[in-house]
Amino acid sequence: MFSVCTWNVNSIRVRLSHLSTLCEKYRPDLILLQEIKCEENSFPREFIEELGYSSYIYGQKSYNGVAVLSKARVDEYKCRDIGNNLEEARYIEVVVNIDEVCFRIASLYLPNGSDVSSQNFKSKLFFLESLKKLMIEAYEFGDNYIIGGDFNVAPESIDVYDPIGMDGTIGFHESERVRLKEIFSSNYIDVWRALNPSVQKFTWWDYRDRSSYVKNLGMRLDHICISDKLSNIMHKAVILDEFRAMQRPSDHVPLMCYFDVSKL
DNA sequence: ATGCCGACCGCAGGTCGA
Repeated sequence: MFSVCTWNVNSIRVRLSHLSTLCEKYRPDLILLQEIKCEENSFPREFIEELGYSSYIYGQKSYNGVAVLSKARVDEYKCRDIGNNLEEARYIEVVVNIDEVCFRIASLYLPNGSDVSSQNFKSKLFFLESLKKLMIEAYEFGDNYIIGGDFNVAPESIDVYDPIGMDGTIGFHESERVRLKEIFSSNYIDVWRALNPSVQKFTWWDYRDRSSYVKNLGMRLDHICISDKLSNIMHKAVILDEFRAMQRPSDHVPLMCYFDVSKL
């Protein structure tokens, strides 16, 4: 059994104590981080080494930034620029060998899109289309592909607290939902939803409304997606919403999926 | 309520997130 956790930390340097808690309590084999908000030279690599993980980083000052932390040996890693968001650090992938099986595992931070009437929203849609192409290529190449991250899109009505009121707003606009669901239907599986059909759970709650978390006014924006060739290895998926109730939390919580390689 | 909070940079308050 191995586990993959994805988490938009909203600054790695202010979330180190929470990261320690995650590592000590849940021991994920791989951690996919988004919004680390620092360059590689200010990334807390030694701190993370002491937790038992090697770090692979696509850093950026102030904004964005993604990383993969791994307990398993990483054979190679690659940073990519997707869509027309060039020089924004939003995608990194590693190749790891788990129980003699090779996996390609990516951490993704998809643009939020600002406002549906903005150019940023058009870029977000183009990013989703470019990502779909990349994932179809990976599928056709036969990779054991796992991609996790902050997709900044809630796919279905059950994935937001007010589907009627939020219809057409950022993160829940028909254009982005259609494109995300095209990815899921291109031989990929939204692991949490596949294992928890008809359960309503969120991974993000707005900072700007102090009561959003206690009233559970959230969205499910963070996803772990796998090639359908891997469907047999899905074991369990949990959203660790306790992390939103801690002191000085990220606005996102970790999503953790467990995979059983022996079922492959 | 084009705001609420939190992080960024950098030293005040603008910018961004979703």
